[in-house]
Amino acid sequence: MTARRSDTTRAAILAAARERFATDGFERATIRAIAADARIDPSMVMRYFGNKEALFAAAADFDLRLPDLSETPREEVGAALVRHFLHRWEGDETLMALLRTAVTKEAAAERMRSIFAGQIGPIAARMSPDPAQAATRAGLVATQMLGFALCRFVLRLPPVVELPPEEAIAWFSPTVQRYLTGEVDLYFSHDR
Amino acid sequence: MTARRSDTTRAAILAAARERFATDGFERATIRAIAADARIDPSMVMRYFGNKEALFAAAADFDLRLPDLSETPREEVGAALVRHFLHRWEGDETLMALLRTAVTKEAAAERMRSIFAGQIGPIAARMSPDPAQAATRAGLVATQMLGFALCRFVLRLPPVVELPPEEAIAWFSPTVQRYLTGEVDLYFSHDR
DNA sequence: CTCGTTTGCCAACACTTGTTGGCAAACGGT
DNA sequence: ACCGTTTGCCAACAAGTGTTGGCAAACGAG
Repeated sequence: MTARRSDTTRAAILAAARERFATDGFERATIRAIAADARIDPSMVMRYFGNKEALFAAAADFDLRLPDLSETPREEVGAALVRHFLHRWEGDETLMALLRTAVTKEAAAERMRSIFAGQIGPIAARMSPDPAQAATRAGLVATQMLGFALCRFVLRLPPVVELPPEEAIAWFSPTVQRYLTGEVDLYFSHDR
Repeated sequence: MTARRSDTTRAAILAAARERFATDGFERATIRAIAADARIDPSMVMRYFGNKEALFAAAADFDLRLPDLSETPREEVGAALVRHFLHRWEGDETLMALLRTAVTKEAAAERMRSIFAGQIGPIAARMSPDPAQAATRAGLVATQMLGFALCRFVLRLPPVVELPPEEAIAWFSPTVQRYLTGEVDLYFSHDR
């Protein structure tokens, strides 16, 4: 299969789409704007990807690329996870496109769900003292990691934006570690 | 100031707007749909509120209504905060409208920032061992609370949706408590 | 070179959006 | 009963959207 000339264009469209979707969200990112960024005619986007939804699906193809943590000591998995998320977030705007879109488009939300269930789930399954709690623990981890991404990259809450990476890791690691391996203390749920 | 007949209409529009903004987000919620829900002509929405942005501003007028925690024992503030957020979230769709919109509209994001800085900030200021860390601690609390809301109400991650309130309180209270009063352990940030 | 295929642009469609102006009906103080 | 004000609807606009079809130029195997 020889490299066609169109592959360059296809890649340019995908790059422009990712950027627009990431900063503007699905509805505000227009095909025309994406095409302009890619220095191409809007109609080309249609011929290459069919329609806007399919374009988004192609642009938001995402993998958390979680490292293999089976060799990591139990008590350090939380820190390793937080550290990985932090680095993964910074460079790739694909996840931001997905997050911004998942808020209003059900299809994107579904993909987000499957990503987190499929990738954090197995880790939680291996870490959890009780296998029945694995899904819950994966969900708890997701709340903290996605909450951080939301506040830092989307809402841009100043104190969260300015948080140095090492400090973020220091704060969030114990949280994630507890969500994965800790016991729930129902003492806190008493209404007092 | 006697009650005008238009007050009813105004309220109906606001209620419909809140619902649409909450479920669809700013761009997908159309004036026409909101007007239809309120059983009114679209042009009336304009006369009452000027334009769509002003309508959103009126509909998303929000207050966290945090309780006075000055009498609450230090070690129970985290649980009290989590419990309050949980209850506040369920009943009012205004915050969801704000969250869904803040993801794509800068003005809404700014309001979100001021709400959290203005409301959690003072609590963090009173709780933090070091006053200089107050803003950071408030931000950390925001990541966990907003992350929970995002996963439960917007993305609808199944394990987070199914989490019973008491259990959610039990899991998140220690986290929030630590963000407010705990010490950061830089041990976790070492790259190992 | 030849000619089918690929790659691209232009123009236009059908539709939805926020928004506006005019006009009819209901209201309400005098 | 009168008449200015309020409340409402209808029709339309201008702008922007995703999307389509046709046609020209570049390509590339024979």
